[in-house]
Amino acid sequence: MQLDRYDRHILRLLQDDGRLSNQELADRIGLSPSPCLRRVRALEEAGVIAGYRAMLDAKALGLSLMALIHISMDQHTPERFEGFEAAVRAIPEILECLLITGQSADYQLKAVVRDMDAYQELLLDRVTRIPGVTGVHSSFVLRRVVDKTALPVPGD
Amino acid sequence: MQLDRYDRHILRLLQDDGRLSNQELADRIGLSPSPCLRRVRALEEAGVIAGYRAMLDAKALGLSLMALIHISMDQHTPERFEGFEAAVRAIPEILECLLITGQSADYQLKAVVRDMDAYQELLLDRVTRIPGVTGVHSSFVLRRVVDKTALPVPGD
DNA sequence: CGAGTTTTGGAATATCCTGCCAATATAATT
DNA sequence: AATTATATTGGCAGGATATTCCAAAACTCG
Repeated sequence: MQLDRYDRHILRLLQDDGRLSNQELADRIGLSPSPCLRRVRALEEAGVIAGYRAMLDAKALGLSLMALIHISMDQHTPERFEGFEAAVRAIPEILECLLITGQSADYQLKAVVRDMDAYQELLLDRVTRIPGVTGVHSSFVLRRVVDKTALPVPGD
Repeated sequence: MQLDRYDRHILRLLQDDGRLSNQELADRIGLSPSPCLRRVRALEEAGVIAGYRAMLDAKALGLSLMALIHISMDQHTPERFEGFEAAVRAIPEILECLLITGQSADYQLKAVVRDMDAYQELLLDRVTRIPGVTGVHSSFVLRRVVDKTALPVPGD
């Protein structure tokens, strides 16, 4: 899908405020509401806009501990990976699971929990018990310097 | 701030769809529109809801390469850290910057770029040139198994 | 049990969404 | 350069939605 200047402007604004009204959006990009709405719908249809989310504050919810968990697997077979991934998807505290290269680990998980007790429970009772997990290394997040969801929109 | 069952239900639904209309939201949680809207506003005021974002698809934007960059600093002084953090904030390709413990690195960055050429340019021309950066280690993301923004809402 | 506080539901007004159509702009062709 | 074809826009109208206000209901605490 080819994006023109209007589309890119829409994407930038909606990445910043996903609840902008169509009128406000139309004003800011310099179009009238109807073509503006049509473009937004087209971007949604094309899958460029994948969805809209409310972003919550972890601290306000009492989730003050964020950790990165590096996981090593015993064997690199599809069955092992599928089992691990299914197990990880079922854990709500795990926000991210990346299959990575360039480290000794196979996966990096990002987890958010209340405190160290909860972290210990997560790690020992749930993560390390997933079949195939041999190595685990934890990194704790001291501070979130940058935490954006906004992708750089090409062509500016 | 104390959250009751209605609040938690609101948070769960809005984390999933940030553009739910207030009417629809009210229906689903079993309240009429006015108290529902008042609760949403209160959650926004209290900072529990930090904002609303449109989530874009990186591939659809031609951003097919995601990498994790581990950074080591020469000295752990506040000035060094502040300088680094300001520089990192100014790079739109960097979506996340975490100050971490438990690794040899000090920071972990998450970057999204078009391809390897763009990654090389980012790393060599911009990241490694930030004063104080001594060590850099790249991990490439082969697959994003889980990629949620929804925090687990306590008390279910 | 009763006074005070909080929260809810419904009505009224203002705002916004959204599909339709004519008008305009853009692109292609000869 | 003129003309046709195509795509895109702007405005309007009907319907849906947001938002405020107030009375009624629910809840709390002495």
